[in-house]
Amino acid sequence: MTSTLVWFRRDLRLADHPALTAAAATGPVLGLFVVDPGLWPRGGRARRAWLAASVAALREASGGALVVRYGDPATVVAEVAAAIGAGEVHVTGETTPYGRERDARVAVALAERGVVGRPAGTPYAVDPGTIRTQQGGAYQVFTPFSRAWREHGWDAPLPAPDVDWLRLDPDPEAERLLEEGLADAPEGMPAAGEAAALERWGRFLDTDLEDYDDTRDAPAADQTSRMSPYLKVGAIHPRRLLADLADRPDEGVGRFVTELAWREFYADVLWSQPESAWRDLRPLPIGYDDPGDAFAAWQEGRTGYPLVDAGMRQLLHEGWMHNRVRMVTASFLTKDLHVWWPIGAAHFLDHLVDGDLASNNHGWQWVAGTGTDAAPYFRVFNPVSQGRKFDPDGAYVRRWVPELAHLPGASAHEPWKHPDGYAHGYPQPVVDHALERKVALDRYAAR
DNA sequence: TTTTGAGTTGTTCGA
DNA sequence: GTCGAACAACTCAAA
Repeated sequence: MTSTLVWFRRDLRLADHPALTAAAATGPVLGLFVVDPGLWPRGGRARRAWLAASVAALREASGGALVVRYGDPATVVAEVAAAIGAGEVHVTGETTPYGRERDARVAVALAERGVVGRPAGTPYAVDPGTIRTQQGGAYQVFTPFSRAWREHGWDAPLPAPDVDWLRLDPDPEAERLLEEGLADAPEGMPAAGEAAALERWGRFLDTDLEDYDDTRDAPAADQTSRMSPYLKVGAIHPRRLLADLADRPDEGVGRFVTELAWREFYADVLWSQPESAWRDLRPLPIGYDDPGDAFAAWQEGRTGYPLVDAGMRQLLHEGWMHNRVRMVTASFLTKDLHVWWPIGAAHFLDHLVDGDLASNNHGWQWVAGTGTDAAPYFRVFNPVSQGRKFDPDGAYVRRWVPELAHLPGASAHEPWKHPDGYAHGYPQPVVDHALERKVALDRYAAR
């Protein structure tokens, strides 16, 4: 029996894993995760802790067999393949610009040793590059894409294969980095791994799916699925979610499928236009300001706008932010502080446990008005009215901004209207929203 | 080739 | 308080 290698990346699970299933059918399997020095040190501790915990969970699920190595993947994968005499390396196909470039480098290194790379599937229900217009091009608009995507359909999930795992001695440097990452886990970080993902998903189906359409926008209630961190590392695949949704009667099903469609759409856009990760899809000939003190205030959650600060503090604390608040904070950076969106997108990616290049950066482009949709230039979020509308009790603000915890109800969104609003050191607004909104509109209109 | 209908998530102002 | 209009013009995708 020949040995094969499965190199895990954004697919940290055992069930519903086409590459692992294919590898297991050929003989003994060595499971490998590579701690890439180009990626690992980036960003905040929540992000790294989540990755470390997700890798650790996969290792536990494999009975301790998963091998973790530190180093350049092109070197490490080829070396490990040689060490076990593997003729094939099975992977889930990667679709991001860095992933594609890295995989091309690894393929060259493998080919030099006569090893064949075997990709199977992607982290998406429909592989990016599949859904095309009648003219054969990539969709640029969400709604027609989502129609075609639903029409195309997707495969059913696969069961977990029986795997005859191979083992290798641990790599001390990789182990040290994993442990360091785990030690940094923020308080209240959810349980990582495939089993935890399925458990959380089951709870969402039972309790929050029915009213999802109504409740998903309330940051205080937090009745979203929280699947994004699991999807990011591939602890669960959208195939599983879509299969489970297919036979549910709940009202929220359509909306949830649409949210998954957004993830697939943005992955498709990124696949078709890799440069769109960090460049305007539709550049606006307007000026941007250099990030200064106000930018630091935004990062640290002390802009003086309660909803913005609550969101930015939640991001730093738990590596996650409610979607509604992501839009408000992004709007504040781009429209109130006039900072170019990639600067904010990079900060988000550094800290989010679910930081997905396509969804994150294209979401930022949507807010900034440079993205795929026909962006009305006047789309400027008002952080106060958004707060009153989606956090009417002020509970979300009080949870994350202790300086405002003494303010009752919606008054937490307007400390300037309360006699004791600044009694506990909450900062004054760094800018005047009404004024900066006009500045932004003028810049857009002047183009 | 030309035409046509449509395009995630907002805010403000005035009636 | 509520409601509709205005805030521009453009690109996309299919007919």
